[in-house]
Amino acid sequence: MEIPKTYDPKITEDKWYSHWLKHKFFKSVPDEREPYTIVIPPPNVTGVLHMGHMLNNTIQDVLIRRARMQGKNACWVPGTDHASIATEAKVVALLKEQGINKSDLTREEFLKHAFEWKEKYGGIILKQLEKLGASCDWDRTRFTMEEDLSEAVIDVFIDLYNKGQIYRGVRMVNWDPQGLTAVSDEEVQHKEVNSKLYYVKYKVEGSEDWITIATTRPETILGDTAVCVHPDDERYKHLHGKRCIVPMANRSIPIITDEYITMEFGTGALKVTPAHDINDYNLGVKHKLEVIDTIAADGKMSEAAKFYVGEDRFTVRKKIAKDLEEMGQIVKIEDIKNKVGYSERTNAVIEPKLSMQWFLKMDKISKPALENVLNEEIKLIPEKYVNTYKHWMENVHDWCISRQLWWGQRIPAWYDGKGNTVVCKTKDEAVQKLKGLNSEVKAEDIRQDEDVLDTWFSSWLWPISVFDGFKHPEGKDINYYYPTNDLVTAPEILFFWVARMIIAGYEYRGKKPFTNVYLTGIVRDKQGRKMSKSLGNSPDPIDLINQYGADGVRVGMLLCSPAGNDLPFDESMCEQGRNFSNKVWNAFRLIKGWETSSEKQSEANKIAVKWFDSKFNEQLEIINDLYSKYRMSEALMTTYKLVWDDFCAWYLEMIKPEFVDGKSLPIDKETYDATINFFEKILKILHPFMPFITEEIWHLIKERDEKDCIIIAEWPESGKTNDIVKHFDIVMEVITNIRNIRKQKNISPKEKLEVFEKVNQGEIIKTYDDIIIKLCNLSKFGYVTEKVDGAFSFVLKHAEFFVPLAQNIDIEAEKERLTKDLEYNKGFLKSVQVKLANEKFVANAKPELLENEKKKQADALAKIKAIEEQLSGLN
RNA sequence: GGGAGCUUAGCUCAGCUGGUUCAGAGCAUCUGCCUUACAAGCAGAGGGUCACUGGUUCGAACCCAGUAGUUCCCA
Repeated sequence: MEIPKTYDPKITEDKWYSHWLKHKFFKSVPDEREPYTIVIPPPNVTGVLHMGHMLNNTIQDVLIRRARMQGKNACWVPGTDHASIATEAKVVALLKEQGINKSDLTREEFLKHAFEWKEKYGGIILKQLEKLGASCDWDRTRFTMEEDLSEAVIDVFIDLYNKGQIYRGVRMVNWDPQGLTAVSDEEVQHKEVNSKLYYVKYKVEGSEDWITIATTRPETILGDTAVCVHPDDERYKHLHGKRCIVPMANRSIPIITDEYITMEFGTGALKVTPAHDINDYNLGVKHKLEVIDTIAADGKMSEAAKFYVGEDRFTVRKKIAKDLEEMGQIVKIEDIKNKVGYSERTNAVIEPKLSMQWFLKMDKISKPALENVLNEEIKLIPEKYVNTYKHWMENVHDWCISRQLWWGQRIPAWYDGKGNTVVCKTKDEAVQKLKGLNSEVKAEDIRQDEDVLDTWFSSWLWPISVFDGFKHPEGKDINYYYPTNDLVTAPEILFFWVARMIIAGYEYRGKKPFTNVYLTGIVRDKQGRKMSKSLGNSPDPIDLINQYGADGVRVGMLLCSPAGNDLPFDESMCEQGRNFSNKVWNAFRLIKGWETSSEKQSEANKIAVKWFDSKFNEQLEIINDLYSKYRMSEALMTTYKLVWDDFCAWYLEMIKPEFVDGKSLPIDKETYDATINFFEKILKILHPFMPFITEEIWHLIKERDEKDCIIIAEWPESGKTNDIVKHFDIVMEVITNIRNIRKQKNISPKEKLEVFEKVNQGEIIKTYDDIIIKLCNLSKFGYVTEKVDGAFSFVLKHAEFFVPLAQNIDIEAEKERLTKDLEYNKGFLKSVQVKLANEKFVANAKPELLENEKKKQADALAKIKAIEEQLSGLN
């Protein structure tokens, strides 16, 4: 059989993915085993896979696959989110392309289009997840707007309303004038921009005096209902209690005082526009100011503005500045930087706006969510996010849950047009209830609230609703899988989503929704910019998979992304991953090519097997520990080194049969079997990271039943380690030293060398000689009692090694090298002796430490003696 | 403006409760090798005043204070 020199992912990935599906290895149903559950952070139904998903889902898959191998009932629930504002925006844009305006459609017509669109493009992202190997239980795929989940959302709304946790009121909200909807605080991104600060003077009523205010938003002047100064501000004390005139609008407004004012900013006088700024709004409430709403929902000036009606607020900003200037009321204009809020979804500048919205009270309901993170009932990984979380939860505001959209769960509130409101599931119910309040009401006059609920108001129920925990609170699934184990998500949505799931978990199950929250970093480009569609700096993960293989990309991403750290993405990482796949592939090729003989196992092979067995156990323990701490990239790196360095570079080189007459000699059966066993173990620990290549080799290395797959193989047990690992560290050092001499003296690796060892202390251990001979290509490894003249040498521990060479030794160079070594060791000795001479050290240090220092002293003395001897031999 | 975090090799990061001459890993770099598993490889090597300043200590990358730079969160 001819095995290709390089691993080709293309011919294995689809094959094994469908094989796994065919045998339902991803499927999970409740049984006797311990469950291990992850619910996917549902991506937007219309989204496409980006690098963030790639990282996120790779981590989830690694966790799930390992748990599955550990014999747990692993269940990874996939699904998508209806993402109301993002999806609706996309559908609106698409319809526009087809010449259809949303405003010309009825709600039903629009939703029909939206569902068609969702059917057509929705779920592409789930197909893409298959490419990277995600082992989700696809039979459990859920969608936040499917019937059952929507029903849960509505029920929760009604329940919270009945509990008095939900209210409707006029509040200042973040208004997206493009999406024509309110958005939550978390959906507003603040960016620093260059703006202008306009100094405008207002005439003080009944005097020739002026008061100058500073504002970045002169277009809101038309809505001013006060000017505010700090009560202690000496500059304005004479104006307390007076009134002034709003320029252009010619309205008289009071000059009020409040300690909220920053005297240092601008002129220390603030124009107050309660309708268009949250702080002004609060001032307005406090001082009972009039509210004049001059900007309409679409961001254009309203009738109430009286001037510039129907023109966009940004156009008006320029116009009014010019007009005020002409009126002589602009004192000056400065350039400043300030922060402006943008809508995360549409990127429009957010307009603070007063409107009627639904809110969820957060103060009480969020308490358990804070407590249980602080007491580590729920762990955030890395821990540093606990601070941020705490800060947010302690200052949480009521959650504006209504959105002026159609795509989403419609708010189950009904109005009779006479000021009566009821909240219930169906219109029939509403009619009944409203009749009780108003016997005159006719069914046709009753209308349902036009708004839908915030998307997060459905996704906060996700860990419960995917297991039908609302429909069947005592169902088998919910009781078995909930609480889930790990949640893997981006820190950006810690508050949007994670915190709210925790809130809902305690409110509706009385239990946490998950135990560990693994927060991944943000994938950035080389320049450190966030990957985004608009910048076009994000590679298509599917392209990467085609180029490097899914395993390669998985390894590449995980190698350098510790939890919570941003990941500056570089394709070369995937290259490293691909190279690693190839390394594993070639180890397989080597082993697969061997023929076995009935010959007895050599001592050298016996040692090699014993060593690797021990080494594997030692490293596996470390790997398991790293997993338990969610240090995924370190677990991978440790695995990587175990495979590449210990297994390939050392172990295989030790046992590799010689090549004679163009043919490899056979290997003894015992060593061969041990090697296959090692290789299988290695494939197992690689499997969570590299599912495809390991499955492929698993089936090639041995005849197996098609159901005997590595995906369900048992995670290896870490057995005992023995002393051989420690001895071997020295053997390796000897080998490296000999290779180094060879390299420095420019001797071809093919030329055989002789090496002699002079043991100065302790017994002579010849066990490893054959291995040294093999790995250094020696003709002889001998022992001497006297030093060998005219040879290159080095000192390790209590032994000296000599490499006699035909070529002349550069005595001066050798002297220099040895002298350097001597100096180093003398320095070392001195540092140890200083420590030991320090009474306070001897008094305070732990006994083990002291012992160790004494041992170091003895070792250093021995080594110095040996080097000095060698040096004297050179003269 | 308020809060949190970060700063260790060219890059990405380890470095647990201060104690091996503690300064480490991978990648990248350099040198020599196409040695029949792998050049996507092998064998070697060189890289760092642990941001800066001061303090605590017998001893500091690690603890404390301040400074600078940087990131994030909140307003």
